[in-house]
Amino acid sequence: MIIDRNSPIPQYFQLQTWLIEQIEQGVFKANDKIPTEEELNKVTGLARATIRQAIQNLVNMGYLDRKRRLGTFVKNRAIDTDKKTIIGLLVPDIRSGYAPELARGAEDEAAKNKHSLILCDTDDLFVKAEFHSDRLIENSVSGVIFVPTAAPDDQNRKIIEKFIRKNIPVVLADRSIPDLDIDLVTTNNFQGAYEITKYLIEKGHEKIGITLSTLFSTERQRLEGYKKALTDFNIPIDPSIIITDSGPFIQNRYFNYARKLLKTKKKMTAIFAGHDRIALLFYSLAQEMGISIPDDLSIVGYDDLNFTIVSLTTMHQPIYEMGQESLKLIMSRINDEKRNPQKLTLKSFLVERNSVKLINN
Amino acid sequence: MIIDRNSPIPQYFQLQTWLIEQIEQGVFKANDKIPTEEELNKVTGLARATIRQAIQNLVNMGYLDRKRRLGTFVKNRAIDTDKKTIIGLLVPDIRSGYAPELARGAEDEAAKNKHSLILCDTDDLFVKAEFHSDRLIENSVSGVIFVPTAAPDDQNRKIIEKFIRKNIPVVLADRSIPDLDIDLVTTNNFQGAYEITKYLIEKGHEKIGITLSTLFSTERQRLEGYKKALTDFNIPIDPSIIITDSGPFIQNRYFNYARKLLKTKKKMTAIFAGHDRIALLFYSLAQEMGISIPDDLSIVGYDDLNFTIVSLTTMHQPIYEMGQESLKLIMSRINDEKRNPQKLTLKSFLVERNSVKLINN
DNA sequence: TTTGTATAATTGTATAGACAATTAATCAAA
DNA sequence: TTTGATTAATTGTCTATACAATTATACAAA
Repeated sequence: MIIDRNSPIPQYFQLQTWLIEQIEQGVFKANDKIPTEEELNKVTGLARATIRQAIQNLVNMGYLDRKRRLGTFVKNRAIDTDKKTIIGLLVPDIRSGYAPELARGAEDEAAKNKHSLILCDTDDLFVKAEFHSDRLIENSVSGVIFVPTAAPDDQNRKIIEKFIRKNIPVVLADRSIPDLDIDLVTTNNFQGAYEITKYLIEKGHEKIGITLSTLFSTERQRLEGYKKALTDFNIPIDPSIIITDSGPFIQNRYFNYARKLLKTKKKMTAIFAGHDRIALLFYSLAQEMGISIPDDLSIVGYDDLNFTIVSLTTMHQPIYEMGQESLKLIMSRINDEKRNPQKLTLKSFLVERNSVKLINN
Repeated sequence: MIIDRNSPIPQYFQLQTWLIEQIEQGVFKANDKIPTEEELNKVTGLARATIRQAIQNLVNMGYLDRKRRLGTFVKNRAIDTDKKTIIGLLVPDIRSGYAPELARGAEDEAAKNKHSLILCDTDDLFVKAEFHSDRLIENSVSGVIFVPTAAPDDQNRKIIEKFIRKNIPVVLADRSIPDLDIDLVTTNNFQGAYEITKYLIEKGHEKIGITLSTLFSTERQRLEGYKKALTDFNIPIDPSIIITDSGPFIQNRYFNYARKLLKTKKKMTAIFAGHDRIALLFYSLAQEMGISIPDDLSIVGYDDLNFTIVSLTTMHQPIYEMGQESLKLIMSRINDEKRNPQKLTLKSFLVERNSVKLINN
């Protein structure tokens, strides 16, 4: 029997639970007609009012649809599947670096499937990321695209765990976190840096200065790529022309590093700027100091931000695609919780413009 | 009497409506106990089941809370007020121009009150704006910050009306639409352009070229400000050095305009670029053509986008503040539907850098 | 063919009454 | 003072019943 009249569980509730089970097990399928109140009365022995109470609740919950004269029907949950989804996007700062491009890629991809994106700026700070995470959870987003903050790995893990506990899947974009088995979209920064360094070497450069931050996994990998290329070509690594910072990108700070590097310029023929915004600082400074690029000094960047004003040879990062792929991943994860985490590495490529001089030595 | 037994309107529904009225009119205030089912039975003459039906609906709708043994209470809607709100943000393209700054201003202000922002890129196209509007409505956002698209006013009105019909308030940011009585945050483009033109004139410039788009109200106003300044200083307006476009900003197109203007350079000592991104093109072109800024040619822009690479004298637009104020306005509108629409005009100011030369004539 | 009418199935609204469960408050007992 | 039992108020669950409203279908009339 469906109803246990001795149970302390209200009978309307028992009926309700039973009906949900039938629906979820596919006994009553979408658009099927369920038994009429009259019939249910016969089957269960419950009064019609009790049966109605159960059914009314299921209508409120979106399981059923009543139609006068016709009966009560199982709602097509496909409508729900098609339902728009909201995805959280946590970037350091929508105003700077690649964040706009990433956001746009994700937004376009989201729009294709009528999903929406909630924008959150973390300023690379743990506290802000945590604050936004709580809000995203409150708003019950279906998934999150997360560019890890500059905070220690443990703190980023804490953020991610918070989402996972609430069953909200997370995709990491751009930066990785060690020993974390979740979806990830990045580029191969090591290889990119290797290639662009190799490019400089093949143009005849040997004294190649570099400046970047060791705070981010991406930039650390670039430094490694740079070193590997030098080693492979039997060029000694000169620590005096490697300037690293351990904090986030702060313009004035990097201006000083750039200045420091250029002051020792006699030794260098080329600069590898950790990313394009750093490269831009070198341009400004070069202008100020009367150094001509590329005639007096060659320079390469990393990212390929869309600067019209300088003709910078740089490593193009497929940031827009990274946004797209992140969104695709998060959607596929939402639709299939159990598939194995994917690590997607997008291809970067060198964009040769006019900031590197061929030298003979 | 509360209940009209001859009305075709169900009696439970009449009771329900009456109760909502009492609550909204403040007869029953937050946390007040409403009459017990017994008492309501005496007052209305309705059966307890009918009364319960009405009350159950109000509980579902979040108006009431039942407590066994204690009674039924009006829910504290303050909890609802404190509730996080989602606001839609419709910008042309999050990657370009002032959109990132605007978004960030709005986002920061939203975060202060635990609200969230859904990001939508319209590409200045009506169809995209409409598409996103529908999605925002589906997601039942509480309000919308809308940078009108480049489409004709009528089409933008259509978008806005769509929201208004759904009772979703809209704030216009940056660009205005004639004859529309809704909240608006802009800057005074006419005055800004007047001031920066005046600045050029006071630096001794008389032949001042200008190029911009007449598609946007903002830029049209800048053109007017430019003309007014010239007129006030008795400088004839020379149509041959005014190049306007009727479409959105397309880099190559403006490159051509810039080239065209510079080819007639002998006549000009200064350029007023309709906005900073146009100014940047002039820089590129000047470099290419061996023209030195400001020595050979002075240039001013408009917006004050954060370019590190050029030292452009420009009109600073408080874009970040515009984002903040837009969000404040939309929140105040959500909380008080009936207040009069506010038109907020933020102050722009001239940022003197190093792109204008003082000339004597 | 179109339009109107009747019929029957089904949900919608409503009543009257009964007993169950919960719990604030009170009072009693330890 | 703490703990336990009692009471009474109120909502929670449930039954049995009646009539209203809606509407797909079939059939009749124009």
